[in-house]
Amino acid sequence: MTFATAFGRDPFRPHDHRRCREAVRAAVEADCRERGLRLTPARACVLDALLESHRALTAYELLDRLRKAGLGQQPPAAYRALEFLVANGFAHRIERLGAYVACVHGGASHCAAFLVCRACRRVAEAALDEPEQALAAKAESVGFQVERVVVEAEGICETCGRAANG
Amino acid sequence: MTFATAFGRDPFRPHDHRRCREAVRAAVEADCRERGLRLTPARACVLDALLESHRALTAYELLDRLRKAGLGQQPPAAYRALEFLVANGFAHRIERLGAYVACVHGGASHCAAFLVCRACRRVAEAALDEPEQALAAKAESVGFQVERVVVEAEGICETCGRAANG
DNA sequence: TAGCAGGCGTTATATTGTAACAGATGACCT
DNA sequence: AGGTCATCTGTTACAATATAACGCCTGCTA
Ligand SMILES: [Zn+2]
Ligand SMILES: [Zn+2]
Ligand SMILES: [Zn+2]
Ligand SMILES: [Zn+2]
Repeated sequence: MTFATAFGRDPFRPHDHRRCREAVRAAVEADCRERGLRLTPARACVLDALLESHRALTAYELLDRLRKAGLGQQPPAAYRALEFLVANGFAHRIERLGAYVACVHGGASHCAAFLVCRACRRVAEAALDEPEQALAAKAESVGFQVERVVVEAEGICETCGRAANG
Repeated sequence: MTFATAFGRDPFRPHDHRRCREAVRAAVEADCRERGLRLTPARACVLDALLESHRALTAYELLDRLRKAGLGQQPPAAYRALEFLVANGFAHRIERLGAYVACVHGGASHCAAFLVCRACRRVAEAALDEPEQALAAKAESVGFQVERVVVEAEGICETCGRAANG
């Protein structure tokens, strides 16, 4: 398990984010073609907004983007695009923030752990294997059927820590 | 790690919940005396409401209790009581639900994992040790300072599963 | 051409949570 | 006793997040 972008960069440190953006965007387009999903203008606009940085954005921040692009005016426009992106594994909802990030792992839906900086709201994502399994095993031994696991570590990223401590 | 009440009962199955309630309530009272905390009528009312079952209750459901008890009329009354209970480790917020449960482990603040039934909203809590540590270790190797870890497994409890599947 | 499903526009409303200020209470000191 | 301070509470007003419901349009297909 590592907290990194699709290319092994630490999303909390400066990096060539254009590569993140373009790689994920291309992977999503390919996946949609393959699976017969429609990446409509509104959905693409929301995805692009999420891909501008590793910051989590709220539905209303995304709605602003839709408005500016002339692709939607009301909350349901944003929530519908998000529903599509989350359902298909292209974005994740950060429960702790009530906000959304693009998935850097592309493709099928999966279980992830997040580091969430409470100062800058940037998010790092790690694919999750064993924590989920240990939990699910314990749970199912009690008859509980696990459908989804949320793992979010809230704290302070290195950049914000430096800024605060001088 | 086990998902159980303070007495080893599975909170998703029928059990003598009066023992849960009374034991936790007594533990909280003792802890408040020890630490010089004030379990005021409004705070006790909210705690008692949470202790009526293992279901997560929203702030507004708790506000109803305060209203019926004549201990508060407006949202801040509920949120203030919850802030006290959560800050002192007597209750937990379930991020996935925007709702609150009483802590069955009593005492000092700690990190927990939850099983959350999306049908009945009952919640089981397990004290968390190694998952938190693996995550925190990885995170801190990247310079990320973890302050709090949220682990919530959403799914269907045995009782609700039986009800659905016949 | 008729029907159907998916996507979207729009209105209205529900749900969850806070900011800000003022009044009350009780502990503690002089 | 009177002053002072911190904490707790009451109240108004509002912010932020999310959904229900209805109807239109478009593209596909039977
Ligand atoms: Zn990047
Ligand atoms: Zn940061
Ligand atoms: Zn119980
Ligand atoms: Zn259940």
